[in-house]
Amino acid sequence: MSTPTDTSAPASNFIRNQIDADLACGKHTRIVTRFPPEPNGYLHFGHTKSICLNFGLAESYGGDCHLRFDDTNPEKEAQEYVDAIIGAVRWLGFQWSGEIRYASDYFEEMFECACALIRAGKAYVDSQSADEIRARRGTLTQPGEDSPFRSRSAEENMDLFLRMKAGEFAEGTHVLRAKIDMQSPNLNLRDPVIYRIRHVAHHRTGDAWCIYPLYTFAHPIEDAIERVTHSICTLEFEDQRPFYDWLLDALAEAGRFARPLPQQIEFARLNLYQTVLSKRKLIRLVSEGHVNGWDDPRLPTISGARRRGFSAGGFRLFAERAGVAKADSWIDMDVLEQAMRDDLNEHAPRRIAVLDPLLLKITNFPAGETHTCHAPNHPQHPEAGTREVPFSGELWIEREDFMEVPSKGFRRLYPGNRVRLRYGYVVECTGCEKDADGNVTAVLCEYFPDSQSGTPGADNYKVKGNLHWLSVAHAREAEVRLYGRLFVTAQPGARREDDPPELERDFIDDLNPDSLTVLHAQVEPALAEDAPGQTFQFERHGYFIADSGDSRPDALVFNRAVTLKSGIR
RNA sequence: UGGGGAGUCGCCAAGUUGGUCAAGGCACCGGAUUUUGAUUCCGGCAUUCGAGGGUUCGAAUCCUUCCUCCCCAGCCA
Repeated sequence: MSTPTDTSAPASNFIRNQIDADLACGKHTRIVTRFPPEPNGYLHFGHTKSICLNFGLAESYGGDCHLRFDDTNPEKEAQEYVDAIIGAVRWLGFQWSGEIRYASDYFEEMFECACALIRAGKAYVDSQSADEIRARRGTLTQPGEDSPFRSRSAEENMDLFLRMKAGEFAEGTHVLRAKIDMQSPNLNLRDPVIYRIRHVAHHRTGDAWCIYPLYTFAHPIEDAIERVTHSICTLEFEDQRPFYDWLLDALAEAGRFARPLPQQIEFARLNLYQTVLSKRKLIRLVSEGHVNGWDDPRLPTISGARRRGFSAGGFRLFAERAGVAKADSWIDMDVLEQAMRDDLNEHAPRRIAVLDPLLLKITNFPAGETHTCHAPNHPQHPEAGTREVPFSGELWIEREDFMEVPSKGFRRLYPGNRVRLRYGYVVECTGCEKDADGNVTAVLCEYFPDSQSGTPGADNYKVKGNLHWLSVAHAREAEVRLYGRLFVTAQPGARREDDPPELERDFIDDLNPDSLTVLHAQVEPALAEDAPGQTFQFERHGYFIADSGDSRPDALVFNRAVTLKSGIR
């Protein structure tokens, strides 16, 4: 069994074209990419695109992909997040090259780079307040003006920077800035701040530092240290690229890094309808208690997806289908779910579960007898084997599979009609029993002893309907959680014709209160022995994962992954 | 408004040295198989590339004007 793929060769995209060119002209002989999350939250569906891209590129080009934590802002980061991120990347099935890297391991080297910049007259200590710096930065249309501290000598700058590092100054009193051009039309080149004072402990370096580099400055250096060849990031960093190149070039000139230098390439981030992929919003959903933690299956987090039954292969397939480009795009959640269906269809063993049981009595079945039926674990893969399913005179069938008065096109059970009880016998409906209120309490039918599946007689019966069923005496009750989508509409801000007008509405207003349904269903006895965490296809219902989380030891809990394509019409 | 990006089928997305190049996937619509109304399997699905001009024997690919959308004024990443 293999994961379905759309093409045998990876789809061409502008990043691959760039890599091909770099390889062809001899700039590089082996590529190095990296996935550099900041450990300030859990990974979500959006990150899977970047992960599949970076690790996927390294895989297909026979290069390396590093896992690096961009932990330069101690105020927001925590070990809990690095652990969760490592788990998510592993779960997606990727292996990073070498050890896990941390930006914080490079603090000393970054500090030296800053000193080199100061010596070269390309950085200075600014003693303005944050407000003053902002005021002099100018606007989109007006150029900025130089800081009064811009012309300090290299000696003075070095002295001040060393004292910043030594902890002599309070937060906010001084910063180190790159000296570029306050008139630049690109705001990022108007002397960007590259070091700030923060008297807070870092989750890894503790109190060793009280000055921390900013992303702008740190990231290019991290890439250069690791000899990354292609530094792939999202579109919003496009304006940052001139600084990325300016910095590395300056450092290369100072003899700190050898060429060829890493190259930043930007791509459009993933946008999904009907969910929210904003770390800020996800934090609210968790902290305000709208969901049960970061791994709530309704959340678009990787840990949530895992509990919901989504598969790593499904994510990879989705990433392949979604493609990579620079155009902003919005993809419907259906596309992700279809990818999950396609992957799960290939791998998930089939099982029977009756979600809404209705009693079926076979009036001519020998009382007390049990027959054994054999059901394949996967119709397309006989090598997956079969399992035994006990058959008796009292069965559970799906309530929706019986209609006293059939609607047009209904091909299941109704008085006078014959259907096959899948893997078992053909039965003909003879009537039903009702309670005082007229509700159907049982369906009556007769079976044909020579119609058992797998026997020669089976071929004599042609029926249109095929029902799944469970023997009442053998079935096991299980709790089943049906997870719907957390959001009923597309996320606010998404542009699509049928979206409601963008109002001053909180995205929380879009929460779907019916996104979780818990019901008690009947499942195959064999399921009890199956391992938690395994995803099954409940025939005609969709894909479910046996919950490994908070289920009580005496109960089986299944979470819904995705539904099958369509049900009864 | 300054700068940086992007606009190819309902949704993604190839194509960017101009010439049977308008790939492919998803969705959708037919039809065939089918002991899951699932799967699988065949077949269909842009005279057109944001709009208008222009260059050319010939343009999605070159020039030009215009329109729309996204990003940037954190001592966040």
